[in-house]
Amino acid sequence: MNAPAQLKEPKSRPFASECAVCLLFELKICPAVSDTNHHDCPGRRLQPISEHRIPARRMIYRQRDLPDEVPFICSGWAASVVTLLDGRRQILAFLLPGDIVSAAPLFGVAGDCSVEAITEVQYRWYRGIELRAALMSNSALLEKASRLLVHRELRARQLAVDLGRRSAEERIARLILGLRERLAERGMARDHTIEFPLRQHHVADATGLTSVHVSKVLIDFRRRGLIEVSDRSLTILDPVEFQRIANMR
Amino acid sequence: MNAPAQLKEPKSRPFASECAVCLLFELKICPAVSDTNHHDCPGRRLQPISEHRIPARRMIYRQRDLPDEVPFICSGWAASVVTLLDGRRQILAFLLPGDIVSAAPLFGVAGDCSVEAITEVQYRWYRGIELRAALMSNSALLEKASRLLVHRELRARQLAVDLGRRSAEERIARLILGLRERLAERGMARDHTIEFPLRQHHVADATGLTSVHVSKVLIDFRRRGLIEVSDRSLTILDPVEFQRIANMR
DNA sequence: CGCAGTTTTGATTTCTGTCAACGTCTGTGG
DNA sequence: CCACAGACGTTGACAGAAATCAAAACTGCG
Repeated sequence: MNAPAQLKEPKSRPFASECAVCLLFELKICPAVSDTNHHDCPGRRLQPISEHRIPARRMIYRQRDLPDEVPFICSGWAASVVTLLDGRRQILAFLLPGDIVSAAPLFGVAGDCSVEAITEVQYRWYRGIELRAALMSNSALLEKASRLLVHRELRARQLAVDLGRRSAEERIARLILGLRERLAERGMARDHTIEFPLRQHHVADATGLTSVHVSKVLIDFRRRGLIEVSDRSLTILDPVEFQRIANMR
Repeated sequence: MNAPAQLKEPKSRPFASECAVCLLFELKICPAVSDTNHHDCPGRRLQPISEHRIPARRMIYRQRDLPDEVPFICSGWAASVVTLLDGRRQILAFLLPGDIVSAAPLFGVAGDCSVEAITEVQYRWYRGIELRAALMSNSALLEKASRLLVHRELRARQLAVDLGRRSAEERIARLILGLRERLAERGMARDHTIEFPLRQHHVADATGLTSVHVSKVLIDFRRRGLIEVSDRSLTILDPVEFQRIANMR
């Protein structure tokens, strides 16, 4: 809906729109970081239905919206979140640039979680059927897509283990380390500092805690010299100890 | 390894071996419940590598075992469980007859959880590559497999929401209702009573609680006339109220 | 400047875990 | 047939982690 021109300005984020056009970043078809043979990518034929740019804290879509279209993050951070009747919220995943929001609509499955922007977000809608057709047409793509699905399941399971069996400290440390890893995959992390646009209530919703308690744990992390947070960026000061906290107890 | 003859005896369980041979029950290729056109099933060509029968409480395989072979439950209940270094355990799913244990080896992904028998279990190993090849060869199968993968992810996410944001009562009630639903899909539930071979520590490991606390909650459920457990079977006495507890608060 | 959204703080409560003991049940083997 | 061991379930006293509540301080932004 927005003019494509609007999407052109890079806004100081690394690679954004290009990789999304090129089918799926997560499928690693287009190695978006290194812009090599970008134009051979089979996904390039796919045209998005529409393009949007929305400010932070806005909803990209709601639980039970449009079953057949697939939103795709071009730049910014978003979260896919489930909200219970009484307002309790659980964030199931943070969506980074290049992430497909949900695989469910691709196969006509309900999905049932909403997506909210954390920072300003650029995203595009694709038609599920077209995406699926593109996948099915190419067996290498398909292979990667399946692997991607399996990985998504594994990440969801890992989250379940964390929520079921780990302490607040462990959960928060693991969240941070997990984000760092994912950002590093995208070339968005320098050594031990990462962009960190999350509010404490995001951390709380992702770890199954309250923001009050998240605050206390983070303060304690800082007091112990483990991490440092300033100006929407986070650096891990004591990687060894932090890793230790994250893995066990 | 066991003689196939051993698998023949039905052991008073509904449909067991046949549906497993016939590729994947979960793929719904063979409507195993109603034995219609059983022999047209494209999976019938697949031969298992080996067949086993093991008693309750034994391990089917360990975290980090055989990456390329896929175990497949023919009869009995099993659980896929993650164990942390210090012994904390989280059950990620209960595996019912016809369940593929993990999709991960199908695509060469690690997987990283073990599988334990809850009741006596019959299972078969299949070669991951063959299964995958069979899937890829048939686009209808493939379609269903993908849908299955998506569903698995959704169930894992649902579990994460439960563990992150719901009380002990809710979690336990939801576990029971979830099992009833899955059993019903397989024709293994009459109205409101189901086979329930789980020990309280299984419930605990699946809900992220301790078995002591599970005991207390279950006692309370019984005291309130919500459920009744006897002789490895469970009946929901007050479905309406039980549902209410499970869904919200 | 003022306001809305955050973060921090401290007091208090609630839920769930921990520990330890005991009773039951089942299957096993003498 | 009995004794025994191991797994399981129940109980109660207590501890600890995290939630809840409420208020205050901070931040950024229009």
